[in-house]
Amino acid sequence: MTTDPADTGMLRQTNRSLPIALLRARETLMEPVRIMLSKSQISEQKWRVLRVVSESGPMEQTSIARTACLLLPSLTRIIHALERDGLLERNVASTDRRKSIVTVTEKGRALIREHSAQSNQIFDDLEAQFGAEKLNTLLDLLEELQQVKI
Amino acid sequence: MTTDPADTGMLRQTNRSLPIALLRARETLMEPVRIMLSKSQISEQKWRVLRVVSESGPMEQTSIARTACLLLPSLTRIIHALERDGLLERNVASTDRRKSIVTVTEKGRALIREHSAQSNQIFDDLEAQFGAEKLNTLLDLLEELQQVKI
DNA sequence: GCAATATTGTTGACAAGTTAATGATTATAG
DNA sequence: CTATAATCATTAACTTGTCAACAATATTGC
Repeated sequence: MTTDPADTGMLRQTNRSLPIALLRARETLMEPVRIMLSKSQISEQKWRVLRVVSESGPMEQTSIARTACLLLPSLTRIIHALERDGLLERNVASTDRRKSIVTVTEKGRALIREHSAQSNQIFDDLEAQFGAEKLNTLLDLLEELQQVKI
Repeated sequence: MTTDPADTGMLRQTNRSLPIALLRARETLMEPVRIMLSKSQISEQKWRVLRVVSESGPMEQTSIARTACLLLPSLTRIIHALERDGLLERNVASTDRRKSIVTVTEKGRALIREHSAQSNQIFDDLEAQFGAEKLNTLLDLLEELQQVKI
C-alpha cells in the first residue's frame, strides 16, 4: 500500500504545507508582541501602522497600506480609530486633494517609545535563540519567495 | 547623520521585519489558490478545513483547529457553513458527548477532487521556480522557528 | 476646454480573527 | 458520592480581511 499522492490522486499533505508553516511561524512570533500591546489596547495592525508612519515620516495611505501589508479598507478603519484616539493626524495633501497625509502625533510617538524597548527585546531574544545567520537566511528566502511568479 | 536604531532609540526598521515578510510571502503564495477557489465560493480557510479532515479522516474540532491553524470560534462558524452547504457532516462522539466528530461528505470529496489537480499544479510550479532544495530549507527554518521560546 | 479614464480613499456587506463569557459534559479530588 | 475543576464547543461583541461599489479629484487624449 502506497501513500504517494501521485498514486492516490490526493492532495499534497498538509504536514509540510508552506502556507500553514508561514501561519504558524507568525503565531509564534507575534504572540509575545500581542501580549505586550494588549496592555495599551493596541492591535498588531495598529502597531504596524504606527511604526511604519513613525519610521517613514508623513505618508499617504496607499503607501502605508503597501508597506504595512494591509488593504485600503482595513487601513481606512484603522487610521480612523488611531486618529480618534489621538495617535495619528490626517491632513489633505496640498498637491493632490484626493490624498490625505498621515502623521504620528506626540501621543503616538510616546506610545511607540513606551513599547519600543520591549519590542526590540523580543526580536533580540529571537535572534539570539534562533541565530542571526539563520534569521538572515530565512528573511532572504522569504523575500525571494515573493518574487516567484505563480 | 546616522540612521542606526541603536543611536536614535528607534525601533528595528520594518524593511527587514520578519512578521511582515511572513505576511507578504503568504500573500504571494495564496493569491493563485484564492483565485482558484473563488470559482467554487470557497475561502482559503474552508479549503484548509476540508483538506485537513479529508487527509486525517473523521476528527474532533479541537484537532482540526490545531492542524488547520484556526481558533475554535472561527472554526465553529466555518464548519457550520460547510455543514450547511453539505460538504461536511457532524456527529456527536459516542465516547464523549461534548465532542463532535467531523467527516467530509461525498459532495465535499468531489469538491476537493475538482480542485486538487490545479492546487497541486500551483505548488509544483512554485517548487520548480523556487527550487526544491530552497523550499525544503525554508520549511525547515519555519518549523524550527516555531520551536523558539520567546 | 472637455469627455473618458485613472487614482485615492471611503463605505457597505459579509467572512474570519480575537478575546471573554457561557452551557454542557466529563474528569478529578476529597 | 459529591463538589470542584477541566474540557469541548458555542455564542457575543468587537476588530480586521475581503470584495464590490462609490464619490471626489486628477490625468489623459481629443
